Amino acid sequence: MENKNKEIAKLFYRLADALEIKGESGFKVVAYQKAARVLEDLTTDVAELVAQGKLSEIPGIGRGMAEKIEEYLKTGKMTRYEEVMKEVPGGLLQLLEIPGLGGRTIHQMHKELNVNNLEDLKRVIEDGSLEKLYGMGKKKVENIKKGIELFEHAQERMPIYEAMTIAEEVIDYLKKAEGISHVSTAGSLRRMKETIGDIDILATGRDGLKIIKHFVAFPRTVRVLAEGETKGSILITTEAGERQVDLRIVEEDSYGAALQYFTGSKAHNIKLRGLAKDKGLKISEYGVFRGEKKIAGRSEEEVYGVFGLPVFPPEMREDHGEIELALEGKLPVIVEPADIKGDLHVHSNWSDGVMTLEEVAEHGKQLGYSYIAICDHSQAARYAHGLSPDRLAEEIKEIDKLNSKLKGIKLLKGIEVDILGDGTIDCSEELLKKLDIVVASIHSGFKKNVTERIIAALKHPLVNIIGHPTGRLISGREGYDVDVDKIIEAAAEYGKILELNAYYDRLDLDEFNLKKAKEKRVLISIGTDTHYAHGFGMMRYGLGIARRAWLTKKDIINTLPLSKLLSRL
DNA sequence: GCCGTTTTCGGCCCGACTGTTTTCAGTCG
Repeated sequence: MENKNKEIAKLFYRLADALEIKGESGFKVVAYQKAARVLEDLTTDVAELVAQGKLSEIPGIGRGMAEKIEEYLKTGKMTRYEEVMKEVPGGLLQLLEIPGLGGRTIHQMHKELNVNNLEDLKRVIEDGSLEKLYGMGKKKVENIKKGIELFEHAQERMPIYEAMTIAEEVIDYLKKAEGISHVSTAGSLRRMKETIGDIDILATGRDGLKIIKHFVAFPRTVRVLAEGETKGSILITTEAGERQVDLRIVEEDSYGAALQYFTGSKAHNIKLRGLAKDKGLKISEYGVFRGEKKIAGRSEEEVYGVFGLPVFPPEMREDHGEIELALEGKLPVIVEPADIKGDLHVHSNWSDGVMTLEEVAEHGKQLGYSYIAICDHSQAARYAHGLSPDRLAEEIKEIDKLNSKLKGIKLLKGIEVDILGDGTIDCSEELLKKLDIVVASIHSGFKKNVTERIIAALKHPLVNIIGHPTGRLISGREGYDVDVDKIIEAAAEYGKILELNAYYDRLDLDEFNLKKAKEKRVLISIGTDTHYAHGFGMMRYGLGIARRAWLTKKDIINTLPLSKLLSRL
């Protein structure tokens, strides 16, 4: 079913870690990490590439990697991996996750003190033998102790919604600091990844020391990890636990270079640095330099401009071919917030939402939308006060009545209908025909013939859209037992639409599946699935993911004006 | 381990910070 790309990527990541501890060349380690990342991001099945003999055409995959991949696909084993794992116990690999500990130190501790796991490490700290190692000292051991503490309280990556909320709160607070001018998010948050590790913020100002001082005094700071002239790092308390926020301060004339640099991704930056090198230039967070002379740095326009490149949307900066395309002048123009004309998945208080129909319309108007699809649950969704046929008929009348009064916005008559266990739809054709839009979703039987059921729903002539097609929850639910590739193919065959559910914990389809859908020319609808007013704001996360998948205006149906949307449906 | 019409060998992004060092190594982002 699922292809083996991610599985092999994981092996390569572990191999990279193990080689690092073995003390192999850092370049080899990086090569494995790169190969792993490339595999993770690949939208085609590696097995397919092997079949076509195109595996080593992928940048980052050479002979060595190709052989290992082929061996694994053929035999389910990777000899090199198993050899290395024999030498490097799993307990040692784990130590790499301790901040401040790297391969070199772990290698040394293993060789000289026979440290094989976290317990051993704690022992050699306590008995003082670690401190006596060459190059060690009181402070280093103290640091490792702190690292262990952080590691043991380590947080998972946080959902983007949480990260954005914290970042905006901190940014508001920072703006009150004296002498601060620009402030921006950076890192994976600015690139709108679905989950975020640390929150990165960049600012400019004359007196770095003062700004950092203000920063670490943030009301919810529980621990200051670093406090310097250009850099501060704090742990703050949140409802979900402790989160790390990093702040960097740079001079005004380096703001663009720093923003570019700290936004990343790492892979994108490495490629850019390669271009600089070819031109005999040097690029850093302070600017672009020819020899000693700084030739750019004030803005991202300036920095990218040196290389004849446009300012890439942050979401595209992943080294997924964007730099090469831009050099050829072929960078696609991806969807923007202003392109979105409406929300295609909203619940009202007719089922399990809290807003009245009027309130939904009012909020939509404020957002500048020209339509909103009311998609309340069907009767099978009892837990969500799903609508009986009578209630649905009543809601349809109600919406018609309301629409005759509304100006500047229209509510679409819709439903989020359950796909039942046998693949049928939980609503009569007679009623479906009265609706403008039909979203069909799986809400029960997550392991029961899900692929077949969804395909049956796609075949149904009155179904327009499949809602949250994989059912995954980012905070911890695998999703249905579903073959997404088959769903995408079926959607293409029957000319149906797949949803990008913009609710931050769903973001379903995800960026990888969206790319596949786009390749098969399957149209996407973005809906927030909101049940309350605040949830309309989820659109920005859906858009972020759509942009990460390089979707353009044409790939998304809710960029269409009302009349065109209705005729497409 | 990957990569290349200047190279099939010798490079591989760059800088801050820290702590251990008499000039640099390790870690991080």
